[in-house]
Amino acid sequence: MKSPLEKARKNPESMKARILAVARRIFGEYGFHGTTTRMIAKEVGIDISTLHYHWGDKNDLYEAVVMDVNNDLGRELLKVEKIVHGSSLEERLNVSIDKMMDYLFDHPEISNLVLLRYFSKTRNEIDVDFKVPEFSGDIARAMGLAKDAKNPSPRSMMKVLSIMNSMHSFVSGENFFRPMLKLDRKNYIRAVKETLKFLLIPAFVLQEGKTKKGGDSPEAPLAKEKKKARPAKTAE
Amino acid sequence: MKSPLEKARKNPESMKARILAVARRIFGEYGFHGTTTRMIAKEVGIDISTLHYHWGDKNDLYEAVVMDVNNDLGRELLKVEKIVHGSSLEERLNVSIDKMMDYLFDHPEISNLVLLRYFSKTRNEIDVDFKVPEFSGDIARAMGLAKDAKNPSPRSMMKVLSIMNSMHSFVSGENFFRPMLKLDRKNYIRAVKETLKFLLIPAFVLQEGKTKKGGDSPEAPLAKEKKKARPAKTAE
DNA sequence: TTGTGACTCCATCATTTGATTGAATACTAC
DNA sequence: GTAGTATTCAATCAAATGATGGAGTCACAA
Repeated sequence: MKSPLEKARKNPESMKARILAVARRIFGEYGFHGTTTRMIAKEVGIDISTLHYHWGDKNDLYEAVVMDVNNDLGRELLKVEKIVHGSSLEERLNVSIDKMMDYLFDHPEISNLVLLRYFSKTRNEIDVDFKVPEFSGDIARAMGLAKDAKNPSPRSMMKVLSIMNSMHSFVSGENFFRPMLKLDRKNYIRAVKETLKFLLIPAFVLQEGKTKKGGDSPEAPLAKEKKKARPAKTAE
Repeated sequence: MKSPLEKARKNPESMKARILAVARRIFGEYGFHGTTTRMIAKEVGIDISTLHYHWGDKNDLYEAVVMDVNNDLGRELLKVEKIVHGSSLEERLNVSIDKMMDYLFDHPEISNLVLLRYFSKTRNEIDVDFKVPEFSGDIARAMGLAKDAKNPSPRSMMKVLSIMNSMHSFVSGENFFRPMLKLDRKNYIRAVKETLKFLLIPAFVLQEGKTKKGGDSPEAPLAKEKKKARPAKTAE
């Protein structure tokens, strides 16, 4: 049986999918409390009751958005890992940064939603599994930081978190940072990639030289795409 | 003539100061739209009308909070810069990371508010100057990345931004990351410092060796503590 | 054609939330 | 003490917001 999310993804023209897409963007921009169902409905061009008809209440919609974003991010990580599989550590970092930044800059609401989830509370406790632990473990292993993705050391996790945080920060902060730097979008993206490489590559490459013989083992896919997203409440 | 903010700071026992302190924390946790004036008033133990009496409307209070945080952050940056003044680049980074992280972990609402401001919009356009450009320029110069704090290159700014973002991310994300890493607070803080040093020091030290003779010139104070915070509306 | 189900919107509600008023109380200067 | 100011709160308002009921519309199968 299909979850509502899958159905919505299947047909991007469906009302349900259109609502989800707009909700992603607006929740990402304004956060949960900063977003009203009326804002979303108006943007889609429908009445709020139509929105509720398709997605239930505001919480349900938000959860669907979060899970949708999770799925996309997981898929992309998997894709990137396949591309860099087998390369040297430096090359893996180089290519991963390029690919991930291109992807995130194309879908900035992903970074927005991830960071808002990290940093901000909601009054009514919404509990959506953001899959950070899984992702982090997989990335850590793919980077050669941990042998076992299921049991990464806190140290490896921290490194992965700082990589992901740095990436998301520059994407989400574009509206704030770019005017300040007086760069156009293209040059901003270039500068971000350059800065991330400047920061990350020396640290990881140096460490590899210091502590290792040849043990960065980049095997196995990055994200396992386990357990499907919990279906959002189906309207009936 | 004193601004309300200064008055509030002067006497931390005053109602005005107590409200401001609570507002800082709650706005930091829940963001602007996630915070209600009633939440703040309740936490202080007063009626909302008392809150409005002292600080005007919600926007005014939020602006006061933002400026208060700015002042504190500027003061601390200045302090840290004085401490590390004259040391080697590696030592400057080491000590700065230690000091700044201790400070931010003691005042996590600062990181929360800074990041929320970067990443999230508010429905009604609140425009508070967050002084990021100034700070960044001063930090860049203090780090030896730019000769002139008033005209840092975009490249230097980007580096400073990534440093600040990484710091703030780990502070604001504590509630999310720490349970995931299964670390107690003390060890989390230690791990954050270690990770930041792992990432930042190789990059900057390597670069210095590569491009420079001896030109990291750490002179002049870090933050200039210019123009006072614009006074929040005085209730009368 | 009629019936059914999916979909959409209009009208409307209840609650939350920002904000104000005016009466009480505390404090200060004289 | 008293006048006058500063502070506080209970009561209340208006707008925003989440949510629902029910009527109307449409496509399509029987």
